[in-house]
Amino acid sequence: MSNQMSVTIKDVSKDANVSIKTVSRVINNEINVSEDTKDRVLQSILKLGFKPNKNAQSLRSKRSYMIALLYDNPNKHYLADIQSGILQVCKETGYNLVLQECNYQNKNLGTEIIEFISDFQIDGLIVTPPLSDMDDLLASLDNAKVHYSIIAPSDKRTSSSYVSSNDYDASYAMTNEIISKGHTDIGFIKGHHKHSASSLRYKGFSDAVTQKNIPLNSKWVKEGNFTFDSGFNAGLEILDSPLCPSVIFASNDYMAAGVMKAAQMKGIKIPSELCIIGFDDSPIAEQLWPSLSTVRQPVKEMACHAAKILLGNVDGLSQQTESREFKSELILRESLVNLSD
Amino acid sequence: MSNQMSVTIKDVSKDANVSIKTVSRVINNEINVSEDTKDRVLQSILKLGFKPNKNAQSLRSKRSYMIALLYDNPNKHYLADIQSGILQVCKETGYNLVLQECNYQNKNLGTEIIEFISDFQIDGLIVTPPLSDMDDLLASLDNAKVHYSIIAPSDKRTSSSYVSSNDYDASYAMTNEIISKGHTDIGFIKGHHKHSASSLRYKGFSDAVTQKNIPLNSKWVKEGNFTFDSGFNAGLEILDSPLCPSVIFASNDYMAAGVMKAAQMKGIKIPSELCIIGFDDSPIAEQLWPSLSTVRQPVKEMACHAAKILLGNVDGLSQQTESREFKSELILRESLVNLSD
DNA sequence: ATGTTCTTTGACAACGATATCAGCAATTGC
DNA sequence: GCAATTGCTGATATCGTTGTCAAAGAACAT
Repeated sequence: MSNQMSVTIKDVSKDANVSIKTVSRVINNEINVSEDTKDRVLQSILKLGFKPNKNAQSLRSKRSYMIALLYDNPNKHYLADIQSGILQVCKETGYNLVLQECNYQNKNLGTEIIEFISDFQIDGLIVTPPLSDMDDLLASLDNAKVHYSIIAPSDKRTSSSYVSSNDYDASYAMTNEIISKGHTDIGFIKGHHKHSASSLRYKGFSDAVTQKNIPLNSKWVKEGNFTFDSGFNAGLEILDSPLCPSVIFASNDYMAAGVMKAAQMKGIKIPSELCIIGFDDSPIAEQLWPSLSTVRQPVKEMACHAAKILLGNVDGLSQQTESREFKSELILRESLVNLSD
Repeated sequence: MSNQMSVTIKDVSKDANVSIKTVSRVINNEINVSEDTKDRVLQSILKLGFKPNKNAQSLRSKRSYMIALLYDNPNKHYLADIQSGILQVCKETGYNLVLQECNYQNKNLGTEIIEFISDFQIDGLIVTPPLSDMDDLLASLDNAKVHYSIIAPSDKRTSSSYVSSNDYDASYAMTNEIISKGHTDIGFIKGHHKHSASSLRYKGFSDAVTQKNIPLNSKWVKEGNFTFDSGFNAGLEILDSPLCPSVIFASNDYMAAGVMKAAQMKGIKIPSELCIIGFDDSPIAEQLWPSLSTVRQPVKEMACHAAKILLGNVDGLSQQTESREFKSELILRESLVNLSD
C-alpha cells in the first residue's frame, strides 16, 4: 500500500486561502462560486495534485462511484464484450465496475442483490440476459429504488432504461436471405426458452417463412439451449430423419457449430448438401470451415450505451441518455450458398 | 437506492449496552473481549441485522475490501475462467472484484495502476499474463508496496506470490505422446513472444524431440501470436512447403483451429493425413471436427488459488496460502492418431 | 434611506467506522 | 503485602469528505 501522506481538501483550502466547503463546491461543480475563487482553487488542486478520497465522499454522500454488472451467462464472448463496453464508459466517467455473478434460478436473488447493493452502496446496476427478463427481480429493484439499465429485455414497454437489438428483424431478414437463395426446406433450432432472444429469433424466422407460403416442417424445428452440445444433438435428430432440410438456421453460433459437427460426422457436405446459419457472430463463426453465415450485433456498443444510460440516471451531472434499439448486420460467409439441384 | 435508515455500530452498542469500541472489537475479531460481552454483542448484531458500512471502514482503516484484476488478454475464455475463480473466493471472504483492462504497451502503465490503486484504495491486485512478465510493472508495484499475486509468471524465483502451470512439462509430455504414435515429422507453432508460456511450451517440445533424436525441421516451426489468424497463416506456410509434417503442434487451440482450417481448405484430411494438437482446452477444441487433442490447465482453480494467496497477504486474519504450481492434463481427442503408412 | 432578495462564503456538525489512550479490576511476581 | 502486569472496557479523537445553516455584502425595489 502506498504510504505517502495524501493531499486532502484541507491542504487545498489552506493553499487557496478559502474554506474547505468552498473547495468542496469547486470539486462538485456547484453553482455560486465566483470565477475568481474557482480559478484559485483549481490551481491549488492542480499544484498539490489533490484527488478527493472516494471513501470519504462515499461515506458522506452515500454514493460509491461503483456500478455493478449482473450476469448469469454461458457465453463468455458475449460477457467479455459487454464488460469491455461498460469499462470504456466507466473509464471516461471515473466510475468503477464490480462483477456480480448470479444464478437466475436462485429464489432469493432479488433480496441478495439488494443486500449487496446496500452493503457496498452500489450506485447502479446493468442487467444482462437472461436476468433482464426476470420480472420479479426487476420489480424488487424498482421497489428498492435501485437505478439500473437493462440489456436486451423482451418487453421494452415496461422498462424505462434499456438497450436492445432487433433480434426479430435480423432473424426475419436472414430468413429472407435464405429463401432468396432458393431454399424451401429449412430447419430451425431455437435457443433457451428463458432468453427473450429465443422467441424473437424464432418468430422472425417463422413469420418470414409463413409470409412466403413456405411450409414449416415441425420435425425440422428443435429446441436447444444455446450450447454446442444442444446444437449437436438437435442437428443429429434433424439429420437422422429420412427427409433432410437443405438449410438449418440455428439461434446462435455455438449451436450452429454443433450442427456442423453433426453433419460432418454423417459425411454430409457443407454447404453443397446442407447450409448452416448461426447468430451472434461469435469468433467461432469465422473459425469454422466452412465459415458460418451469421448475424452480428453490436454488443460492445450496446453495453456502452447501457452504461451511459445508467450513469445519466445515477449521476445528475452527466447528461441523460435515451433507451435505444441497435441494428444487427447480416454476415454472409461460406456456409450459405444457392440451392443447387 | 434503498432509503431505509440503516443500523449502525452505535445502535448495536446501545442495544448490547456496551461502547461502540467494544462492538468494533467484536466485528474485527480482536482479542481481549470476554466471551460474555462478545455473545451479547453478536446477539444484538444478529437481532438488528447490523452490517458494517464498508465506506466508513475503508475511510478509517485505509482498506477497501476490494481487489482488482489486471488483464490485457485476447482470450476471452481464459479471462472468464480467471474471473470466475477469483469471484468464488471473493464471495466467500466478502471482498469485491473490480476490473482493470490494461494495455501492456502503455508506457505509463505502472504509474496509472498505482494511481488507480490509491484512488480507490484497492487492497491488492491479481496480475495475469502477459502483464505477469513485465518486470518494470512488478517493480513499480513492489516499490509502491502494493500487494499482488501473479498468475503464470515466467520467472518464479523472483516473485513471492504466484500460481503457475507446468507448461514445460505438459508440452514435453504431449510431444512424447505424439512421438509414441509413430510421428517423426512434427511442426510447431509458437505463441506470442511476450507470453512466458510461449517459450516454455516450445522448450518442452524441442527438448522432447531432441532427446528422442528426432530432427527439428526449422521450416516447420513458425511463430504466431495466439490468434486464429496467425495459426491459419502459419499453417498455410507450413503446408505450402513441398514436404509436409504429419503433425502440427500449436501453442494454443485457436492457432490449432487456424491450422485445421488451412488444412481443410487445401483438402488435406485430418487426422489421416495431418494430425493437429492444440493447447489450453478451449471450448473450440471440443467443437471442431475432428475434435482437437490438447492440454487442459485448471485455470479456474489457479485463479482461485491466486485470490487466496492475495487475500492471505492482504487480510492478516485469513490464513496464508502458498504459491503453487498446478499440473496440466493431456486431453486426447480425434485429431491425433497413429501414423499410418 | 430602508427593507428584501440574491450571491458568495465559512464555521461546524455529520457520515459510520477504527485508533488512541486511559481507567479499573483481576491476576501475577517478589 | 505491595508493585507490576494483564484483561477488559469506554470516552473521545479521527479518517476526509459533504450537508446545514447563518452571516456578510452586493443588488434591487420601494
